[in-house]
Amino acid sequence: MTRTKRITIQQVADEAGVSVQTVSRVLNNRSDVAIETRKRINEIMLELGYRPNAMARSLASQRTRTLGLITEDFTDFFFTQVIAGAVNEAREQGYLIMLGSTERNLQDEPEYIRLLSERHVEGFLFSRHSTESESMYIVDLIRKGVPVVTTAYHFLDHLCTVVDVDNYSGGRLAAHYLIEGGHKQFAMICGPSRWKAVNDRSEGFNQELKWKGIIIGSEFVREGDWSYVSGYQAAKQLMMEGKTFSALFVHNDQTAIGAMRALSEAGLQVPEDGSVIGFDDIPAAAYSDPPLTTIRQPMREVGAVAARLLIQVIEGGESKECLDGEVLLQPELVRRASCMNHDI
Amino acid sequence: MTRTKRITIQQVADEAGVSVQTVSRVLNNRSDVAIETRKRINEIMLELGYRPNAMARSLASQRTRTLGLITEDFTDFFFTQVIAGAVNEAREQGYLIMLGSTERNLQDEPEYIRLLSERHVEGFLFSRHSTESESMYIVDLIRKGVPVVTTAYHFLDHLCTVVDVDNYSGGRLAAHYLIEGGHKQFAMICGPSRWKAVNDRSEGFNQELKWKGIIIGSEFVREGDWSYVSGYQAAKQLMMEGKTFSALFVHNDQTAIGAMRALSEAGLQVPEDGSVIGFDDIPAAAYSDPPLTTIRQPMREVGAVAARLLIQVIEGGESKECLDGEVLLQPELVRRASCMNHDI
DNA sequence: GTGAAAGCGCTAACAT
DNA sequence: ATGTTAGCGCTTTCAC
Repeated sequence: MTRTKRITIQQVADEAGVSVQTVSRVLNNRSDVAIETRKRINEIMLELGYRPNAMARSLASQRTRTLGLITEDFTDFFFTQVIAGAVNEAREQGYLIMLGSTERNLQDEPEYIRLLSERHVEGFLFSRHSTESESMYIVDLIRKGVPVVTTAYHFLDHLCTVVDVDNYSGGRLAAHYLIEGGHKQFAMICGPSRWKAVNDRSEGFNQELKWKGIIIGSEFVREGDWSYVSGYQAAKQLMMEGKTFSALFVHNDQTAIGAMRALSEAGLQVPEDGSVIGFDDIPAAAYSDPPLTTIRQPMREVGAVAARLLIQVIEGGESKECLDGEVLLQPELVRRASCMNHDI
Repeated sequence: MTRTKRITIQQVADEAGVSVQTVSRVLNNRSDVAIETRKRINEIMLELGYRPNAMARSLASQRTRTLGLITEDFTDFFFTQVIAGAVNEAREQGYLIMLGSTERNLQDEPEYIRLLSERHVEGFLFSRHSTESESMYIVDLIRKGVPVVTTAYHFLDHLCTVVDVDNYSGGRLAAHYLIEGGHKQFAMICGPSRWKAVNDRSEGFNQELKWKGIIIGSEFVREGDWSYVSGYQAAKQLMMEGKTFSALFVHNDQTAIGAMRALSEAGLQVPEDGSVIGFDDIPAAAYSDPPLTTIRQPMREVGAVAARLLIQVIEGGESKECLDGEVLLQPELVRRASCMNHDI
């Protein structure tokens, strides 16, 4: 590799006939530099093509303007969008993101934390779901006073800021829309019950129905595993057992598409014979057959807000209301063809 | 933020009663340290919870073990998988990746290059498609001798290593499978013609047919824009114009699913009345109706190989055969239900 | 408004 | 096998 010698602050200083210090002041936009000196130095920097060395700056200033983001799964649309949102937001605030992933093995987590810590990232973003037990590595980090924000990963004792979608509200949204559509008989296929998101979605859905005096029996509720196949099977089973319903709420789109498939194979038309509403708004939801009505999760927004809060903590030193807070972003109903409105 | 004072190499040295240098040697796994001394130092490091400061090391050694990866679009499954592959591979080789994105605006490219350069990434990975004109910023980088590898982004004069899927071979694979299935009448919906990948896929497809004495007229070829809708429309048009075909090759899955929709709306059964084969193997391909037979692109592998080559260039200083090479990874046929084999 | 001195935590090059 | 001496390129602190 050609190791082209870069221009240093010293050379700029020499060229400008000032001290290194003055150049540094210009670099950091300090006010105490004569406007004329500043101008001259800026010109020389441009002329020489000077590029500050971030490592040297970091070493002296103890700031890296770099964030560590550790994600759980690149295959999941949710996570990739969170990353996208975080990268863009960080960039706008002058930060860069170093990426880690624990998708192969959760054991990679401490290793990535170590690697990123050594590189002195100023804070950590953990993008994962609330399912397995709490990571002691993350807890350690927080205890040490390292700024940490998670997305969708809740700690029991609100140890750190978490940004998430308001799943309860999403469940209510789904129920509300279906009730509005004139439906009376409901069924639900949820995700694995150990997920917090699943409980929240169910609770919201049930609560909204309850307010209308509707209670769905547990025989109308099935548990899937987020997969297409599990939706297909759950719907099939529901039909085999003769459970009739006019509206089906499914906890994610992939599963919902599987369920629609089962309905259509059974000779039922969606939405005429049964409305289906999903959750997520993955790309495929727009071109399933029929296109899926769903509760859209603002995933990029989640990533962006997480990055923003993290930076706030880093720079503010403390931001009371958000340090141990929970920020819930509102999901949104996306109307497509898979739901029938009986009142229209 | 609590700025906990970290243990430095000096403290370890003091504790061990040796010089800083010796500790540094242990840190860098140099051979010239007494096995006993090494052991003692390692113990003390552990005891003290010593973590080397990567910035200081970088400043002194001129090495950051960090790569810059600039991607074009986080919404595209292809790119996210490339990132996943690159991150994992880099990690295995002891490198970390800093992420940039030009998805909002291509003008962000020079800015990210600047930011990453300042942080002294040792090489750049550009993940994007070959469509718009060549980026002068990337060319500049290469000219300066900075290690650069791209995925799917080809320079006319082979300026740098590019890792891509063998699209020509993918086209042939599709044709071969359809011919094998006994098909005689073919149609194709391709992507935008300015894309290199599109030309390669078409060429491979046509060539394979030609070898069997088959030539498809241009009236059986439509151009889509990768979208679901464009596939739907193209297929619809094909049928309206009375073009009959028993096998349809579509340049990506999303478009293929749109085309299948059009066929089914026209009362045609896939695959009985017409086989459809896509390209990509996006998640939705597995649960389209019917599940889509497709040419799978090894996207993670592309990312991994790109990272590996980049690191090779960085560390080797030169690796003749790959410095300006083109590495083509073989796609793979994924058989699902959307294709009919007439010979069985 | 500007400069000099010191040092951030480490490695390189040379000594011993 | 280990220590000494110089930096890496910048910022900080304090002096003028």
